[in-house]
Amino acid sequence: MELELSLGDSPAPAKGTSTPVLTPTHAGKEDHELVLELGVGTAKRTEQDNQKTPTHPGEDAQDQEDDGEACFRSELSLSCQPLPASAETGSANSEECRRGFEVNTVLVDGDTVQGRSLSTSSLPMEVPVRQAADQEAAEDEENTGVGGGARKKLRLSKEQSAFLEDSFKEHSTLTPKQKSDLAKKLNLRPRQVEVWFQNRRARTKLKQTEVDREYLKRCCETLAQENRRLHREVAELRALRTAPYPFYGHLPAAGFSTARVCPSCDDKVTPHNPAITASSPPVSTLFARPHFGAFTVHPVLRRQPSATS
DNA sequence: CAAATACGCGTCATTACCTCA
DNA sequence: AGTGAGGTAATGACGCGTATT
Repeated sequence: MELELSLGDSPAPAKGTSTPVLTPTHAGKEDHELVLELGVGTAKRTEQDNQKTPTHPGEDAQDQEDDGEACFRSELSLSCQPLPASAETGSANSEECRRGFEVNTVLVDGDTVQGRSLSTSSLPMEVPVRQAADQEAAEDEENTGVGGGARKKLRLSKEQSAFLEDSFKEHSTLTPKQKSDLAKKLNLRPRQVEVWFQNRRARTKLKQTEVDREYLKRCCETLAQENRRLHREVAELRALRTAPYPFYGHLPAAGFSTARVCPSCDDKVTPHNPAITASSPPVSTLFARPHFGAFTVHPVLRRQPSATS
């Protein structure tokens, strides 16, 4: 009868990552029935990540980190709270929607050009793109590293962001080919695509951190509550044990002697303890621990002879 | 085979710009 | 019109894995 919170390494060896992975390994029927394993490591690969082809060095390590997040996300959505399907995308998208089509407002040589949208027929989709002047200016800026002293803030169009978003859903990291393809489609520089994915991953991680924090907070509260309940139960059982022997004679016949059920697992043996039976689930359902058929004196109740005498 | 080096790519922290209330 | 907050593109530093010498 103890609260089990194991802090240890997960089975899958993590390579160069210390991302804490919280894995609810047992989801019970009620909210407070859970076992937490706080481990360091990563879980199995997701289907999505399996599609990735590590074509360049350093991708494997990144894959593992992403895998851990992806796995954790799915666990969270099942056991904790329904993650908004586009939690991390919602803000960006909604903001883009609010802005409408004026997101391409850019400054060219000090002049403001409103909502400049140029459709390129060669693109697979109608993606408003920047004019070549903007690109050239940006490239000049990049090449020279000067750009008139201050770097310009280039706002991606709604369509460009949406396309990048879709691509991010397919793969959160880019191969060089994917990067160049995306850059061509969106008429952006590969560096811009790369930066967008970097920032996108950072935003995802930030959101995930917030979700994790909330989840852990709720878990902590639940465990604290359960811990208090278990302490009360221990006290009740200790009181039972110290009661005079004839007390057991009042127990139902099917309670101790015949059915040989652990008092912790059967409400019938604790009729005098409404605090235990009223709102508490059977202890056996709290944790997925081995349960022996034959009733034995619970370790908690077994008083150590040397300790008392 | 081991060490040194270069390169590419990732994360992370931060800056700078833009938009909006 | 001015301003502060929030979002986000962009930058630089640094670490890690791999290939090459």
